[in-house]
Amino acid sequence: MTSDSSGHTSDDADANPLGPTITIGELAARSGLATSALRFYEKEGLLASTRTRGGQRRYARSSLRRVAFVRAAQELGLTLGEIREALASLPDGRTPTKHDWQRLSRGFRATLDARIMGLVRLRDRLDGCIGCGCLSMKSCALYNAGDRAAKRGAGARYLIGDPDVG
Amino acid sequence: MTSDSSGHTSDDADANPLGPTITIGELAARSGLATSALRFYEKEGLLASTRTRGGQRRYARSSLRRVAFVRAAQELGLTLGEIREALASLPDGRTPTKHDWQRLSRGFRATLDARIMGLVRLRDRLDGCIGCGCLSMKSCALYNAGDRAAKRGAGARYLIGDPDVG
DNA sequence: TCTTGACTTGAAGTCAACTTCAAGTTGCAG
DNA sequence: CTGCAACTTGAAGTTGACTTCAAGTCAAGA
Repeated sequence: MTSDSSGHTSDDADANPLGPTITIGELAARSGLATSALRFYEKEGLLASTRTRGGQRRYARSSLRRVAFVRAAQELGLTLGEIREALASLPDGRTPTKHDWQRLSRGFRATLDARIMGLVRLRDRLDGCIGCGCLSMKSCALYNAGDRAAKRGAGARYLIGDPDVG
Repeated sequence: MTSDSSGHTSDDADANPLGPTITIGELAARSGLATSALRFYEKEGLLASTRTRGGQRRYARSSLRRVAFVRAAQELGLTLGEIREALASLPDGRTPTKHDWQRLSRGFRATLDARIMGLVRLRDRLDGCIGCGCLSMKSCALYNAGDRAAKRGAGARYLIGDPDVG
């Protein structure tokens, strides 16, 4: 995300083609993350910065949005690797536009929907569970926790296979 | 990942006041967890077992439910420490009853509800975001990601503070 | 009894996502 | 120009949740 075509001038202080920039400390304060986390994200390829002549990082203001996306996606349970992949759909050489973010948001929303639906299903099953005392129901909330077992191994593993178990 | 096939339910070695028991291998197969994970849970106080004369673990069938609860709670984002605390409300000396599990389920459901509501709120904000292009909205989905920032530090941190940022 | 797969232990290793540290440099206010 | 907070780096440490390993023991079918 470097180099904008429009040569924004600048006096010495902000001699940056991206326009006004912020320091890592300010980005940290505004995003609620530690500076160490931001440096870590940079090392991991989630975030980019330009440097001053002295070597200090300077971030475009759009980095705030980027960081915000990372945090929101993490809340959803995505790993940094997955988030990096998602962010890869943003343009590399220019500041992301409205449409770039819209595209990303839509994909994000799909993941969100899936996550919500999973939890709602779990809740529904738990409801049945409470109703029946959870001890003899074939469709107990805990009967088949699905997702993780599925990810981990073979087909449907049953977490609780025996009715009237105690 | 999971060690191989059927551990046997022990038949005869069941001079056990808790009734029929299963081996760690069987518990693993049925729960979708590795035996190492089950041993780890035991070390962490989340799970208990009796032992055969030879020192092998034997689990009551109710352990299946317990393990299932652990997994479901983890899905929700609880740490093992928090889960251990929740499980502490189950009786120590006897097999949990229907009512024991009902009580636990209700608390669990509250957490589930909270989590779902949080995600739904995030989704709503994201909707607004997509509608407006996410570039000048004060109530952008990413504008204030709330939870984590709140946990981490002072009051409301704004993740994206500047409209028309890019 | 023999065999073989399942089991035992404690210690060490792994992975993600950071944080902490040490020692030195930069940049801005005064 | 000085002072000092904020910045730089790479390496090592931390936490949570396990997994892997080595070296041996147990249990159940033939």
